[in-house]
Amino acid sequence: MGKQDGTGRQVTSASAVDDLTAHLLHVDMDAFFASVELLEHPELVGKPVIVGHPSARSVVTAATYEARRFGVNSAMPMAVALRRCPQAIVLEPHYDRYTKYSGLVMDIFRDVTPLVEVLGIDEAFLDVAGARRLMGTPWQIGTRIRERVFAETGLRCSVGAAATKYVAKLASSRAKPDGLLVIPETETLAFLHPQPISALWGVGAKTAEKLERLGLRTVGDVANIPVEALTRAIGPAMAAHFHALSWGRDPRVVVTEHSEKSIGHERTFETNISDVGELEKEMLRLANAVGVRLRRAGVQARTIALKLRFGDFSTISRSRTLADPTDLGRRIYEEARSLYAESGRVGEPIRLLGVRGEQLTGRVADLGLWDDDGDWREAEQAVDAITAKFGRSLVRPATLLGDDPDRRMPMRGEPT
DNA sequence: TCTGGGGTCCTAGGACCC
DNA sequence: TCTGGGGTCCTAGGACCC
Repeated sequence: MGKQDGTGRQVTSASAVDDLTAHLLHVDMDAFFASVELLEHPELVGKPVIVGHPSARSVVTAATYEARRFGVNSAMPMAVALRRCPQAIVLEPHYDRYTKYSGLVMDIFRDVTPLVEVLGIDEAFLDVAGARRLMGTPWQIGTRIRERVFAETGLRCSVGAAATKYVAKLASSRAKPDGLLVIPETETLAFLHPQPISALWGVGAKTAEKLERLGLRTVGDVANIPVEALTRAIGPAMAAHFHALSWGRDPRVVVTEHSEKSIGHERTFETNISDVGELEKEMLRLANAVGVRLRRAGVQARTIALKLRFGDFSTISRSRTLADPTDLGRRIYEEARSLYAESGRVGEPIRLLGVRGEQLTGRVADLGLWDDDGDWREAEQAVDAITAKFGRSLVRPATLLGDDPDRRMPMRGEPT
């Protein structure tokens, strides 16, 4: 301990470890949304702050570390969070700000290497194998990134470096907050095996439960159980995938291009809706927003999917593949309405309604038929809000990018 | 405690073709 | 007359991630 990095904060002694094999960096912003809000509200620094809508059915979007000390976490119902931390200050999210800072940060990464894989709004993988001569070792590069991010944005981030993506990501999460952790290839298993099974990327509550029923507690336990036993519990794909990860094997490379496979919108209502007319009005709004985004992306959807969540939180989905793909809100709406009518659940109280276009294809022909019904302006504004939120407007569809297996991430359990 | 909104991927059954 | 196996597409549901 006691080593200072350039941001003036303490870093753990482990971060002093350096190694040229650790050429994959995972950079993760610390409490990103909340930290951005604090830039606008410096008087709240050091206080428990929660970002999220204050409505009854909302969840926590982000929380400062001060709030997390009370047991507040992302995706937690707001009501629960406020019960755990009544003195928390709740701030409305400002997605346009997060998008702006995300862009600044990603540009810093791209100064280091063109091999940047953006993961959501506040994370990225960097392959710095080729940046060594100019910028030094992974530890030096990670330190430099952290200095620059803080100097240019006032935000803190954590960096993990390893020989594989998975270990780099795990390392950054262990370095948090405001830390840097390099895992040399030779120390991968020593780092990995004591971790809890929940540290396996892709193991959530359900899978963890199944693994625990086998008596598995750590990543090392998963590594040392026969794959057959693992397969019986969680299926062949997950078994092979997690077994490989537990031995530090992860062949996934950094992929700079992203292609969307579906485009959709959904909305949870403040109170459940049973009225069919009201529901269809909302359906049209969602369908129009989907249509706008399809056209902006220059694609059409071959399949339209409808999602319904009922008062008891049970959820169903219905989908239909069309003879001709579409990017028209009206057409999407008609399909969604017919799926709803055929669902056998008409009139039941609905908590959430969702409309999605799937199986995206390049636009077949521009017929100049962009004449959606409904409120155009509203749909456009909805799309602008989403674009501001996720910065996804520049993505290209899968069919235009191609499905070159060498350039996409292997799926879980896919033989490589 | 009562569960957002954007997505991706996997599983499994049935239809259909060869 | 009865029975194949491989492959692809479609649909529904579920788990997971950020």
